Amino acid sequence: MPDQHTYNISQLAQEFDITTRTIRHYEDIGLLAPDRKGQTRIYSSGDRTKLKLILRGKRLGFSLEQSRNIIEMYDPASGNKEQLQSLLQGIEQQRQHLKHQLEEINLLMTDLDEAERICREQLNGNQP
Amino acid sequence: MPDQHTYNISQLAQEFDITTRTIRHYEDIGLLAPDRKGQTRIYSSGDRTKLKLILRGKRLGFSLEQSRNIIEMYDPASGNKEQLQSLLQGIEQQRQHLKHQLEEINLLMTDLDEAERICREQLNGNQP
DNA sequence: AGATTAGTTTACGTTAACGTAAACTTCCCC
DNA sequence: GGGGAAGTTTACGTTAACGTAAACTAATCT
Repeated sequence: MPDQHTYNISQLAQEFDITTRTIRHYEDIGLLAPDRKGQTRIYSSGDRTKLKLILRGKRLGFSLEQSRNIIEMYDPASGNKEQLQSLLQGIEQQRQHLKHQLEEINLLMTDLDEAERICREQLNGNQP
Repeated sequence: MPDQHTYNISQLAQEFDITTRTIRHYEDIGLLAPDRKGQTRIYSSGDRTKLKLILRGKRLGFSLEQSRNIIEMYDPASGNKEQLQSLLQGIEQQRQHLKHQLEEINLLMTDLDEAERICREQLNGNQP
């Protein structure tokens, strides 16, 4: 049972705190392809999910081209065996990338702990 | 006992797989300030650490301006009480940001699991 | 001495990801 | 039926983060 809910462009812009220009830009480069009623864009909940993935990617430092790959993974997608195999590869690559990011975050967290420790030492006038 | 080891620009470029132009750019905008011998740049291990932080930040999607903050935290830094307090605030903000990123990564991981499951289903012809 | 090689400065060029403005259509309200 | 409000297209502008090229210098090799 497909989700029938739809959105117009300003609703999505509000929800995700971006401009309509940004959403149209994602369409310009082929990341979104909403339906049209006349010339007005109608977004499905699938479009909304894609948009959410794009923005999630952005917050993790992904380019829009990288997000394109992520979206392709999300897509239920038709696929012959080879396409599906290469998709599995892509998924695994993404996973590795994310694992790497997890490590980097942990390293930065450690640095922050260090920084805070030193900072508090200075505030306390170097008491144990 | 300070680390006396030094580096020239191409050594750092090699180690981190970036161009010398990139390193000089970071100096242009005030993220690095290596010593000079004549007009040749000499990088300390502190400079190297800063560079590493910048690049780590980049891989996590931080702008160079955000990296500037991170570097300031790393700096042993002089500081009166107010500066130290605001530094502690900055550290806490960073921590929150990183925590948020951790959540996003976990969400994306889940999406990848989903994608892989669907993908394998298709490959197996929908067997349980 | 002449020629590489690695460093430098200066400055214009490029790409991604939108911002911004103009000129237009549709729909709705009073 | 005039005038917002929200949608649209088209197109030029902007910012961050470097790339690229030219023209120079200093040290090193042969």
